This record gives sequence, C-alpha cells and structure tokens, in this order.
Amino acid sequence: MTTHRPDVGPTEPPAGTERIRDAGRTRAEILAVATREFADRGYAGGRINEIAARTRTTKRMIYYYFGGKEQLYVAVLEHAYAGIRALEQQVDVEHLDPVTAIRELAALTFDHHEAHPDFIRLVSIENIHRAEHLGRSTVLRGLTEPTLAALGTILRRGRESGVFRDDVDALDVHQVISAYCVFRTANRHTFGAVLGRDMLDPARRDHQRQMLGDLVAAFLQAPGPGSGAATVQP
Amino acid sequence: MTTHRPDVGPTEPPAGTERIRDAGRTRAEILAVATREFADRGYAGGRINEIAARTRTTKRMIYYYFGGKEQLYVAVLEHAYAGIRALEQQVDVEHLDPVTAIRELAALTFDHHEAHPDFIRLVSIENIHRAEHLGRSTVLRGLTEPTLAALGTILRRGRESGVFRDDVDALDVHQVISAYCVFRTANRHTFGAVLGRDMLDPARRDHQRQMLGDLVAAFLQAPGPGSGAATVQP
DNA sequence: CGAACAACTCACCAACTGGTACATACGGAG
DNA sequence: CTCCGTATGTACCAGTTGGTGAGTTGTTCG
Repeated sequence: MTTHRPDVGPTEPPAGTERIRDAGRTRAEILAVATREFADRGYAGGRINEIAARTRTTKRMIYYYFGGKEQLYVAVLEHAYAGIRALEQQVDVEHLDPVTAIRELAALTFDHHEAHPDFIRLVSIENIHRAEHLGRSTVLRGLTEPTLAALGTILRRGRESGVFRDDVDALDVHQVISAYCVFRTANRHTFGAVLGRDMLDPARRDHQRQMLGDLVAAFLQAPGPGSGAATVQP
Repeated sequence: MTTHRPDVGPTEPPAGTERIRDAGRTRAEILAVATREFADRGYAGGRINEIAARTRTTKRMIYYYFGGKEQLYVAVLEHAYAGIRALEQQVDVEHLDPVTAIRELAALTFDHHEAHPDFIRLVSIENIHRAEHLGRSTVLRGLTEPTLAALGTILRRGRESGVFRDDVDALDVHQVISAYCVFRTANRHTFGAVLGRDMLDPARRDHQRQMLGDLVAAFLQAPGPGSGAATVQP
C-alpha cells in the first residue's frame, strides 16, 4: 500500500537518486497522506489544507494531480480497494475437504481484515455516503469475483459430498464472514464503550478466529430451513 | 446531559393548545432535525445552518439550547441510544426451550435493526470518530444489560440441558448477532455496489432472517473447540 | 397590572475551506 | 547550451461555517 502501480516515472531512475521534481513520488505521497487523512476523519472531515501540510509539497499540487477534493477521495478509494489482494488463491479449494477449506478461507479473511483497519474505515465512510463515490468509479466490479468463485467451489464440493446444506449461496456465506470480520473492526469503539470489551484485544484473537470458523462450519453443516431446532417439542 | 427528560414544559399544557413560545417543542424539533442531519451527513458533514433552516426556529436557538455543534451531536446520540428500547423482554427466556429462545431473540434483533436505520448510521458515524463523543457521555453504560442478561439466561439453560456448547459467553453471542444485523444495514451500499446484491431487498428478508437463526442456533449447538470438522480425516 | 425572566430575533463576524491566477524553476531533448 | 513543457511555489480569493452580542417580545406570577 505504499506508492502505487509502477508509477515512479517513465524510465525508472537509479534507486538512491533523489530528484527534486518527481511527479510519481509527489503523486504517491499525496495519495498516501490523503488516505490517512480521509480514513481518519472521513470525507467531510478531511482537510485539503491538512493533507498538503503533511506532504513535502503544496496544496497546488493536489489540484494539479487530482483536480479536486472529491477526485482525490475517489483516487484514495480506488487505490485502497486495489490494494486488497485476492487471498482466496491461498486456499486449495479443489483438494481440501470442504469444511477445512471453508474454515481456512474464513480464518484468512479474519486475519486480512484485522491487518487492514484503514481499508475498513474507508469502507465505513463510503457507506455513510451511500457509496456514491464508489458507484461513480468503474474500477471495482469483479474485484471480489475470485473470492466468490473459490467460495462457490467449496460450497459445491461440500454439497456434493452431502455435508453442506444447499439453500445458501456463495454470496450468503460471504456476507456472513464479512459481517463478522468487518463488525469487529468497524464497530470496535462503540461496542467497547457500551459493552466494555475490546473485540480486537490480542488476548482474545484466537478465540474470535475460532468462533468464526465454528460459526460458518456449523452453519453450513446444519440441516436446511424448516428443520429448526433439534430439541424436544413437548 | 439532556437538560430534562420529560420535556414539553413544567406544567404540561392542555393538548391542542399551540403556544407561540414553547421551549420543549422547540428543543425537541431541533433535536429531531439534527438527528436526521447528522445521521444523513455525519458529524463533520452536518451543518448547523442547515439544521436551523429546516427548523421553525433560528440558529441562535440551537446555541441557546445546546451550546454548540458538538453538544448538539452528543444530545442526538444520547437521545438515539435512549430510544432503542429493550426488546429482549419480549422473549420468555425462562420457559421457551433454549434453541427456540435464541432464535426468537435473534429474529427480534434482526427486525429491530432493520426498523432503525438512522440509529445504525449514527453508530457507524460515531465509530468513525472512535466513539469519542459517546465515551464522554455517561448515559449509556448498562443500556444493553437487559439484553445480555436475557442472553445469559438462554445460554445457561441451553448448557444445562446439554444442547449448547460452553465455551462462548453472552457477549460472544451478542457480538455475532449484532455483527450480522448491523452489517446488513451499515454496509448495504458498498456491498451492493461491489457485489450487486441489496442485502435489504424485502424479497430476501425472510431468507436473511432465517439464516441468522440457523447461524446462531447451529453455532451454539455445535461441539466445542478443537472438535473442528466432523468429516473424515484420511 | 407590571416586573422579571425565559424564549426568541436579527445582524454580524472571524476563521477556515476548497479552489485558483500567475509567476517560475527544473531537467531532458536536440 | 538552449529551449520548452512539465512540475512546483506564492499569494490570493470568495463562499461558507460555527459561533455570538445585544436587543425584543411573550408568559407567568406576585
């Protein structure tokens, strides 16, 4: 999540050479500082002046490179989304048994979210604005397709071997996993303030990760709808 | 803070009497408009001028009654939190069988969250600000205690009858349920923009409610930690 | 009735905010 | 070395924003 793309200049200058005028570096620095600023204070709360002040360049450059506050914010959003690498390729969805595979995918997602709090914050902020900026961008569609594909494969194999229910689809499961992972980070503060427990407390991390695995595994292995409780009905 | 709870005035005027100068009414109107404004645009994005304009009074009154933007926002937060009634008392935790009880509590929470999107937004906004305003307030502690008590009772009874696992506590379960319910509303827009499914689509509401019930029930009925998958291990 | 106080109006402001006109200096191409 | 476009710094601006000083009117209560 440092610079971005290969955008350091047309002919990569020898490392160590510090140019005074370096479009790529300036642009990247603005983007990095803007990311922190917006993630920290939201779109309306983020200040162009503040971003400029924390950069080795001036406000003028922000407008030179990005055009305006909103465009800068969209650039930050796109850059952040692009930085979220597909992690599902680390799960061998074809050969692992489905329960193990889904647990692994859940655990990976869990760690991934915990490692990128700024991204979660940007997502929360964007939701406050009803995703109007994200909607205007075009770079995002299909970003999660690999994840959904992997999930779909796991679900299919699980159903075929008779251990998974068949009335939920990949999106449903993705939603459940995301909800759990996002909530821990995004609602950490109010949850902590009202309930007195820090969901991100490292001492509880393993327990929380285990819970998610159990949650998803148990859910998928449970009988379909209608068969409600397995308990006695007097 | 909240200068007074019953509002409306010292000696409740006969209903129907429209006074020109009515402190309670003015205050309440400001609070209502401010709630919408802040829930809509966030704290930094909310405008005092705009709130004043949409009220039958003037900006000066906002400062007269609330003191400033931040204090008004805190008042909005407190009022919103106070408005979230305890719903767990609608569940007969002592006599229903535990699985049915937890399903009912989950379903109630589900509907409750869907019915109060503004509250969810305020919570999200407050999390962006790391709950700094909520933390300064004192009215909140213990607000969710009834819920946790009910949950605790259900869990205890479930454990005693041998159907529930014993390595998760009430807070854990509350977290799972909240995560699911909050995520649906709070992250509706980015989820929809990226994945193309509206989590709040009425056509899918029953399915989503059912999923939550299955999720929590299956999770609690699953064997404890370590016993991971029930599948073959070659 | 007529103080006295609460409720309210109006005009005003200093600071900030996003945004820009304009001058200028670097650094690679030839 | 010279030229020229890209990159950059300075100064500035108009609109907005949260906030306020000071006076005015409705209500209530003795």
